[in-house]
Amino acid sequence: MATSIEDVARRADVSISTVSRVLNRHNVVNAQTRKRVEEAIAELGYRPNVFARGLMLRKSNVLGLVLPDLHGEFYSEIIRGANLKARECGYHLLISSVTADDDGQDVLATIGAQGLVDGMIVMVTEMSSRIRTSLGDAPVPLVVLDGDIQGATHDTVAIDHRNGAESLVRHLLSLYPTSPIVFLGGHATNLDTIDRLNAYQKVLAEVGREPSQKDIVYLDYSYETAFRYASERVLEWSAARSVVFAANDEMAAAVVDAALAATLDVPADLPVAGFDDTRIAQLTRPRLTTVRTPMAQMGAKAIELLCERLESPDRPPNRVTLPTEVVVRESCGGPPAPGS
Amino acid sequence: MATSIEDVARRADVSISTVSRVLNRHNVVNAQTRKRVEEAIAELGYRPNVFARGLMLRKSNVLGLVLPDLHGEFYSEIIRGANLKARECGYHLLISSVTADDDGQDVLATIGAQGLVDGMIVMVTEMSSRIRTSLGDAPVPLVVLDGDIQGATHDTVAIDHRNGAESLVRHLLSLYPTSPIVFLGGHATNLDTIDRLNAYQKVLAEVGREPSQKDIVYLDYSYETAFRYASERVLEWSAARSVVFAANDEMAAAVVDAALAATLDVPADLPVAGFDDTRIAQLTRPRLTTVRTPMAQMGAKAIELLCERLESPDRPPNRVTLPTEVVVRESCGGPPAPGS
DNA sequence: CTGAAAGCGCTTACAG
DNA sequence: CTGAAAGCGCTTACAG
Repeated sequence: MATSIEDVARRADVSISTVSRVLNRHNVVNAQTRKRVEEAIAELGYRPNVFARGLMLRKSNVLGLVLPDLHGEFYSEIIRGANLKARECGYHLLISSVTADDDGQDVLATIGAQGLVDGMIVMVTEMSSRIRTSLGDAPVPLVVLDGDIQGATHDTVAIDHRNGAESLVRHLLSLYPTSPIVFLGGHATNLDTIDRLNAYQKVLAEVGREPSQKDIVYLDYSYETAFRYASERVLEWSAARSVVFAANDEMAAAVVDAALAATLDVPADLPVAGFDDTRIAQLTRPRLTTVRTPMAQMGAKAIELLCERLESPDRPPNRVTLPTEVVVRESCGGPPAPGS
Repeated sequence: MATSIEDVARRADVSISTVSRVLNRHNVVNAQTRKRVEEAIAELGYRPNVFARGLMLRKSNVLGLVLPDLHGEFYSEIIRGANLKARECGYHLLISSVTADDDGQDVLATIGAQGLVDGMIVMVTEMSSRIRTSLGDAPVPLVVLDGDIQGATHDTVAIDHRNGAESLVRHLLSLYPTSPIVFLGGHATNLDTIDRLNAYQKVLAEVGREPSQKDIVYLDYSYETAFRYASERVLEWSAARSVVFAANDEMAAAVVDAALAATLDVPADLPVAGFDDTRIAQLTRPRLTTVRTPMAQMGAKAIELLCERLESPDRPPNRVTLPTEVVVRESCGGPPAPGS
């Protein structure tokens, strides 16, 4: 049995009330008394029991982070940013992933660590109604990542994919004004894919073009699938003078590799752009022109919002959108941006 | 105020003792009574208060995972493996990183989530005595990752770097029996670097060779540093018919890029091998010959050991070593292994 | 099989 | 400024 507040009280020859006061709102206690108590605490190596405290205070100093998956740099950056900020704010981070098959159910179950977490961050990447409803009655303050759910009453941190995608497509159009642009997405229900596709269609519409249906392809964000798909199309794409806009860097890297395997030159025979500016983007040859998405910053910002809400529960919902930036490298041709 | 056990008791017209029994060791309760209680629980959406429970049971069902850093795929794979297994075992995962500057201090502070976690997994990558002492008096069961601390009394999961490194060096020697082998490590105090270097020296010694001191280089595991360093040496290395053995894939990729930038051919002019078989290894051109280290499995195994210890606190310390495997690709020449 | 009661380790009015 | 006491929501002997 670890030392309790009672041990400290006995040793400092005070009541447990006084010990508790020293532990919390210091100012009320006589300086002498406080000193005795603090010494006793130090000598005994006393640490207040988290559970007893939580029972009274209804506060655990633990924040939950629920991600759709823990795979890939994308998510690990979020975790990293969130972790740093959480520590800065005096919180611990409880992490959980929602696997594809249990989706909404599981967000609930994780929230079911209820009482354990003071607040939660949930990343939503699919348009599942189950998730959305389960978010509705969260028992703790919630920050939703990246899924800009309409009419939601909670705080939100999103990344401005739309603007990033628009800028990228404009960049492609400026370099290849008449080329067909092939859009390689993730699943059709994926929110990021939807955003990026909308941006792509909007920009094309602005210049009076309508993408042909066969130039919009839904894959699954993975290198393998994209490589397999691209391997069968690169020659055709190249012959049509197409440009490929992949919705993430993994798929863009796959297209580059498929092109090289077909002895095509990138970007001369087939320009390729990615999205996210992950580590991969700088390791392919040629390096990827892509869009930088501030993942770590998103994790940090979410924690920040959550902590602020915990302090002022009644303030109006906050919606933060983090800016993106086109990073021009070599995979699309064109002049490199300064400092990229 | 959420519904409490009292609300349930009232609604089911029993005492809170009975409700508690239904919640825990089911079998003692009359079937009829239990049914009433279960209905009341369902109708009220009752969930036991984690803190009250923890206070009595001294159990939170939360496991802590402390990593040296949250950067890179290396660590995210551990998290991923740990998370999956933790959920499988009915635990939640609390994650924390130890930043370089607060090292041992902070492991303690994290353990200071004391009482909050039922057990901890700590990854040790540096030979810091502060960390080691702080591990000594951990207040909860501990599993140490990868730092094979001598005489330790806790469970350990290590990856067999030594064997992997030996196999890799043997492979290099079989292809280039007389070539100098340049070893590019992380910091000199990094445990993995030490292991890999020892293996390298041992294998060379076996064939009666002693590496020249200038062929042993300590860097910092980063692409940037390795690229800068390698850029100044690749020509020299190539002229000496050297082979580069980098202690991780990032650095190997940097050497490959530095060589290509110097218009050298890899592997013809400069064979390069990496370590870890991260995503990067398959994205460089040529792809990296490297050593596969089962990171996700390490995370999972650690959780498994921790859960087992939680169930039987007195069993003898367990030390698991996970096997590695040389993956032959193109960056070193030689025949590719089947299926790689 | 079930209930009344003690107790886990704290915090916080309430008196003094 | 300090202490005695109630209470947070549970679990678990102890009786019955």
